[in-house]
Amino acid sequence: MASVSRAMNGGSGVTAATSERIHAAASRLQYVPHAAARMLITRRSNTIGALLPDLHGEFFSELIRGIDLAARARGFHLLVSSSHDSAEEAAAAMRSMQGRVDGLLILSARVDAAFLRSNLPKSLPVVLINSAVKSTAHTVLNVDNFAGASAMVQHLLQAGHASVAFIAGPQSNFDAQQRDKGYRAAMAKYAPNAPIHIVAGDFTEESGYRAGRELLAQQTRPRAVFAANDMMAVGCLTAFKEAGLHVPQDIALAGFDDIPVARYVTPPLSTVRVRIVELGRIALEQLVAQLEKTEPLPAHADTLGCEIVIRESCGASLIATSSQNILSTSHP
Amino acid sequence: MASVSRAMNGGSGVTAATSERIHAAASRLQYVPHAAARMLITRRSNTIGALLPDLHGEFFSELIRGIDLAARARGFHLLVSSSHDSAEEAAAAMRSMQGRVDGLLILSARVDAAFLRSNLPKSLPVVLINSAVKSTAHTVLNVDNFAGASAMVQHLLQAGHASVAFIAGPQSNFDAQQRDKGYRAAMAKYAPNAPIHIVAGDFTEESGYRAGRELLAQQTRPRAVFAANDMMAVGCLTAFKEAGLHVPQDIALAGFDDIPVARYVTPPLSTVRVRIVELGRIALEQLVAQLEKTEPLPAHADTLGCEIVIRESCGASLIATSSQNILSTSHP
DNA sequence: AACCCGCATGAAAACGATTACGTTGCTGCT
DNA sequence: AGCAGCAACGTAATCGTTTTCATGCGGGTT
Repeated sequence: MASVSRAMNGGSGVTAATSERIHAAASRLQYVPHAAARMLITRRSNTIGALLPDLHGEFFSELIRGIDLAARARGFHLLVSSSHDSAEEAAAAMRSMQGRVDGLLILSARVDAAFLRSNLPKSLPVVLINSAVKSTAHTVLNVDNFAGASAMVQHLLQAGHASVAFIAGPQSNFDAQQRDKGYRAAMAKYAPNAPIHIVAGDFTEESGYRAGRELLAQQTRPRAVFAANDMMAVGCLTAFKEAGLHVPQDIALAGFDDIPVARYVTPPLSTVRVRIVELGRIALEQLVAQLEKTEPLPAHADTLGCEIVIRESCGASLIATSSQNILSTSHP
Repeated sequence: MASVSRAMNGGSGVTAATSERIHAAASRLQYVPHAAARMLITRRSNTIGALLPDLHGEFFSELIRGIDLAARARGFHLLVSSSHDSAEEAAAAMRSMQGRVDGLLILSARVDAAFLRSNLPKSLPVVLINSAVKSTAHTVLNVDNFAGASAMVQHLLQAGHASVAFIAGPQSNFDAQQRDKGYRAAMAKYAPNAPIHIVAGDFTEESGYRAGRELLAQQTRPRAVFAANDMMAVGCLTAFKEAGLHVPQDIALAGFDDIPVARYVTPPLSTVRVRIVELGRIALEQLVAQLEKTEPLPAHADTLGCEIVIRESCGASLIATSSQNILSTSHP
């Protein structure tokens, strides 16, 4: 019956009395509208898809948490497909989500503009998270790795550490690249005479350990070390301890991410925190904003600020948290 | 056209030639079958729902990972709704998933048999994870908290620690109850003359810290402490360090869960590990098994074993891992 | 009193797939 | 040659909702 539909949804064009009768009957019969039939005719699923790589731990759970909370607040369901480690897997997942979702949230290092074009209908709204893609066709939401890294290096220098070395992440990783740039920029600005000192790493604890040993083996030991992520900082810390060095007295150390472990190592690790829940929330809200506009929204590129968290490992006891807020830039 | 459907799906009753033509045309036109239309007529969504409480960190991400991997392997999609902290929220989420999913995976302390009966059609297959529900109507999959806790206490006693105290979890929590029982059982069996010594906790780090102080304030200090989870063990460790005690020389310590932090505290924490990915995988597979049988499968109650992980905090350097496998019991 | 307008309501089409069923055409047997 | 049987394929019904459109009713205006 048509009035039933009207009563259950908008309610416009139905007497209060009939609406009342309908709702009573509906709850008496435990009537639940059939989602598929509704989807078929409305061409909306009220579902958004999240396509994620093979992530472990805190980052994954907090991101999903942010997305999920925001989605529920907006009345959307969340279809998750994670643990993709090849581009083909991700493509297959993308295609199989076709038609089940109204929009897609994608976090994947391997996804680029061409990939999206060939695997998705261009009508499907997409928000890219932490992606190097500079597309005018898709909205992109990044973490301000550059500002975070640069703020931490600035802090280390201003805390009196004359030389700061950097343990880099994987070269192909976008976040790692940005952090590298942040390190170089801060060095150039605040310690133009100090040498740029970079050793390789790949974001694993093991690689951080090797990098720590490599740093100690060189003839001039840096006064402070900034690792491109916390896991490497933890590995590096192990190397320093093995060598009998005291952190931060002999050498200062800082990481990036603020994973939970950072608080529990000895000494507690200074690091750069990303508000992951918020990252997820904002990504979802941008996507929903696109859905609700009929005309395609101009592509946006947003950046979520991060804050430095000073603990003991960097040798500055003051609790200084320089936090940036959301800086937003949009291009046509 | 009917042959299209036949060609795309089973393929029975279609010439190889026509099937070929159809597939060619389909890929040329980038044809993707409309999920909603298929759902409507088939009455299957190929989607399973996961209803989870407000979990943080590793446990959540690994569980989802296990579920997701298994779901993709079986061709199912995964609809997630997490971060529920009240029963009403969970109920609302359950109802809104109605008709979108073929089955439901539920992990929630607050869900009991009556709750399920009143919020879900009894035709919807459900697998309960870590639930106290003893229902003949639903399959339940639990972690063997009892055996894990009991094995750890046994280990502590046999390592020569004459007295073992226990920091309990929240009384309402099913896992906490089982771990408590495991402690008592092992004490009764392996140290019948030692006193049962329990202090309260609520699974938070803070409560572990308080429990640690409380233990030290009492006149007889236990030789070892077993905390019902790792976070409390970490808090307790802080209390011991503050009091100038050395772990494990002065007092031994063990936890439960094997969260990542356990490896990084000093000394590294002995604990009981749960294979969470596997928990998720098995839960999903049980659910799928129910879906694929036409007649309702008899309700199962399965238990996933866990293994004790010996590090330094318990004062036994031997690398003994006593692992139970899956013990399965089914009732009519 | 006649007419018109607005509003509540029901009838029917549409969405895009699956599937039961009917039709066609071919093969092979008598 | 005629007929039975079978395989391939198309027609049409179906799923449950939304939405458009027509209908009928009541009230207000002239």
